[in-house]
Amino acid sequence: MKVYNTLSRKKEEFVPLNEGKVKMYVCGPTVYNFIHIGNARPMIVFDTVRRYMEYKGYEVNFVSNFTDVDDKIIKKAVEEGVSAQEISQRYINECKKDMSDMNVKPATTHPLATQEIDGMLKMIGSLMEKGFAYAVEDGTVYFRTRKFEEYGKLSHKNLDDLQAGHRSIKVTGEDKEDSLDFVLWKPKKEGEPYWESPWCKGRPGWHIECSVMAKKYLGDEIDIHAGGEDLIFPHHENEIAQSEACNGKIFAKYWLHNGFLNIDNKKMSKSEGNFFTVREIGEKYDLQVLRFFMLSAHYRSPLNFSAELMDAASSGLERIHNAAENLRHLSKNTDLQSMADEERELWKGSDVFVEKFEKAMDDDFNTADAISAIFEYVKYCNTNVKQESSQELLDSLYQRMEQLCDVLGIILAKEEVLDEEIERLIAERQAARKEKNFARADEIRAILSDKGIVLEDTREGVKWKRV
RNA sequence: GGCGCAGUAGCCAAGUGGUAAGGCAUGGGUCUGCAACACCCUGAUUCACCGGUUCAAAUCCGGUCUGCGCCUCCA
Repeated sequence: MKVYNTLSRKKEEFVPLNEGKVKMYVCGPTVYNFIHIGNARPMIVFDTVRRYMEYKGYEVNFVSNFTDVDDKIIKKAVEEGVSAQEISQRYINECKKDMSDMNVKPATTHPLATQEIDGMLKMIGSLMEKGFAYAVEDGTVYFRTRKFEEYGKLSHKNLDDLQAGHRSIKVTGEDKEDSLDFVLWKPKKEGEPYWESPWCKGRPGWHIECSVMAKKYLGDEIDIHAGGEDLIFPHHENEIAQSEACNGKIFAKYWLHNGFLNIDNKKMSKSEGNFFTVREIGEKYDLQVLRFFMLSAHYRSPLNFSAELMDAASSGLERIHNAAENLRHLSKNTDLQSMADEERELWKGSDVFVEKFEKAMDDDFNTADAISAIFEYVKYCNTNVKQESSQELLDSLYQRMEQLCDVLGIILAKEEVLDEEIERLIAERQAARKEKNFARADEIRAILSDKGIVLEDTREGVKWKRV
């Protein structure tokens, strides 16, 4: 399996620190509002990475934090006249609901920044002892960036260029030793939540949170650290500086970053008016469609979002669902149990699609190519399966489809129980059709359509599905 | 200014040296009471442009154009 490592800017063979195990940390959202569809991309993409790792037999320890103390949360709390904790807890719950609707698995651990203050104080203290941090008069603690010689190795930045850039836009932090230095701990302002520390009553800087949570739940050395590409600098660069300066070990072996989601080829932003929450999209589409859409491009490429593209994704996903439904339907109605000899050949013939799927995923999680393998598999099933197929073949093909789709987090609709009313109407319609009373047949179809039930008359009988 | 990404059919998108996957949409057909599903056929002499390397390039090198991102605690 090869993964693209931002650190080396190359695809590298994936070799875990401990055989059979993967330690993975993904930077989570700041919870001050509903998550937007840009937040959804890393969630979906790295959930898929995790699922594929698990498919390959790795035991994955997946940690993703919630940043629950931050200027924006405090601002929102002040606006509503409630506590910051109330805001963060509310949006953590909403975020978890969205994740569930997108079929993103819960992390092994979802740590909260506010629950990890002790660890942060400890790490900051350790950095001070080692000379990597210093406190100034008002109690702010800074990281001494230039002392960490490898600073810039992830974003491949030259410190002097950075310095030049900073000088021209420098507005605050005049008390820093160097404009590159960043905050580890900052004093509270009036009315803000705070914690006691040796330097001042205050709260942690953003970067220290992730370093500490990764260390606590995964250890000093982890396999994969992931997030949006905008986090490369400064967030991840700073995490490396903090963790490696403190622990004296390489922090993360592989750094994975997803590309941005654009709306109409522009960056999504509230001021542009092209801002969508996952919740809003969920009102128009099943979030499975959003997931399928996001996986239709490579995770490192920029991805454009539009209603047309979502509709196209929806049609494509439906094709897969139809094929699955067809297999289920045939299996339920067939009289034949075991595979015949020619069916064994057919079954064996479907191995190539699994191989293609795995090859694509092994190549830096090429989900677009993996999806094409699923489509080819779908066609193979549609073409080769018939009413006289055995249950064993049908079920085998179905399970294989389910297995591949599960890696991508695509759920093939479960068998649902028919209401007796619906069943009765379908039977009545069948009788009407037999008598060539098509007016009544169409009427019944319209009635069911209003209830969200779509009927399809096929050679193999009447199929129905909820839409 | 520094660093980086991208440009493949109407749309989306794989393919990174061996002669252009897949999906959506379109049009035609089979099936069908109709519809839907499914299946068959329909598509790039060509991969932004110009040079170069090579027996061979969408793929490698140089240049040009266009779009975009980061360098601001924005995923």
